[in-house]
Amino acid sequence: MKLRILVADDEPELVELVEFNLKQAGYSIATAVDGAEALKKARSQPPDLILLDIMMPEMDGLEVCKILRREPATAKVPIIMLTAKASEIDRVLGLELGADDYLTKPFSVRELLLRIKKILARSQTEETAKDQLRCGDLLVDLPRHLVSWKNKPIEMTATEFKLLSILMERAGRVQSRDQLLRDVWAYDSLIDTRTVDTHMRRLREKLGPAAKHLDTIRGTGYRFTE
Amino acid sequence: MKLRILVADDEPELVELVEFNLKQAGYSIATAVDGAEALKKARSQPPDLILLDIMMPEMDGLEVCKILRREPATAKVPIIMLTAKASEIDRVLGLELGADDYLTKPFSVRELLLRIKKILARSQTEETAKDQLRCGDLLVDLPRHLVSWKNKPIEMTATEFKLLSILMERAGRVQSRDQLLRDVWAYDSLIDTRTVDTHMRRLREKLGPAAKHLDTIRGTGYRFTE
DNA sequence: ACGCGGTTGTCACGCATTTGTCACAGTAAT
DNA sequence: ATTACTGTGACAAATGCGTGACAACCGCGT
Repeated sequence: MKLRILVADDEPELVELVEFNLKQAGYSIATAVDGAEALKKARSQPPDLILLDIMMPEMDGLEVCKILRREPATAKVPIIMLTAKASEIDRVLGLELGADDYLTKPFSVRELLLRIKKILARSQTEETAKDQLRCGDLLVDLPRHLVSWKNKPIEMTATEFKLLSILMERAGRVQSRDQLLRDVWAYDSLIDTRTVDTHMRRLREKLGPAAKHLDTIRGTGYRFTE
Repeated sequence: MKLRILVADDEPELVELVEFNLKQAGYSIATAVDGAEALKKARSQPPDLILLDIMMPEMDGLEVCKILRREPATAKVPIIMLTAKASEIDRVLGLELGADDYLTKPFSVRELLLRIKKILARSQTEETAKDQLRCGDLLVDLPRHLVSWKNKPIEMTATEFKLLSILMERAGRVQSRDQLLRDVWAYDSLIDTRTVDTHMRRLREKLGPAAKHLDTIRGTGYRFTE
């Protein structure tokens, strides 16, 4: 299966050049001409890698990068930043943004391909770790939407699945009911916080013995522990 | 049909030896005495595999390799590099060149044949596996636009065929309705997401017993499972 | 151009499951 | 013991999906 790359830059000539060469190299390409579009496309169908120009209309690359990193669906997609000014590099690679690599314009196509290959090779090997959450005998496969305990599958509803995923992703850290409502129910604060309790109960019932990982932190929230 | 191999080396004795043995082994052989000739012959009629000496007059093997990789017609032809110096191996196998294998001179004919066989076998199976999707008794032939179950053909409309192909390509992973709309209907977001349901139904009707592979993941999407 | 058969998108209905809420029981902390 | 918080059972509302019917659409041969 082809690896998908999103190219976001406001210079059509550069996009076209890059697109042509990457397609040549066997990748599947999507493009965006500004930050907003890049964000939208990355969200709707997270690619395997993103080439992100810093200077763009609507929303600049730094902002897009930050947002993508913040959202679980795109948090782990590698990002290569493109910049004209060498002075911006520090900020790009800083922890606050978490871009994986950078290229200063103008860059050679050959170099671009090398970097892409390197980064994709890395994330490919990490792939299994990327979309599978494991803890002892408990396994959550996100793309397959499967939960299993000692290799025996456990049926889950959509919300239960999401709830468990979020808790496991943030394993060890306590999640308040409000936080869970925001992350699992997506911005619908109009729901009673006690509803979380009910779903935790159902989750515990279904998990059976594996429910031992679900801790209640009285007065604070819930936590997944190893 | 015989598989064609291009042998490029500037040592006539070695070329003759290799040519003799490969013909013996049932391959069809073309030869070149320098890089320029190798490039020309590879371009005019891409062989199934190329043996490429690194040290050659006119143009060295590394350069030829790079150029061949860059051009779509020859980008996927496997290349085995021949080198006298072990120190050159790193560069050869590095990502920048993308050679498939290498041999250090002097090499035994037996070893050469083994490597050729291995690489050709790999590219052969990749080829056939590429345009056919199989799962148990269910077979989808992409270029022939044919679906069959236990060797009995099943009639499919264009959209049904695409839908099934996409699902099988991403077998195991859940596809949301939005995702399917994008991939099957090619970016027509103006279509109702529930339309996917109808097509899944029609697909299931036509597949009959084979429809057991099509899972509905409530609140998430659909999935093809083995 | 025309009409035809098959294909495709939409809608409304009904069912089963999921989901949110509430009251009450249970439990830990002060 | 009291208080504050969480677990539990039951229930009604909401949601999501399969289904059948239908109209718009398209390709295609005449």
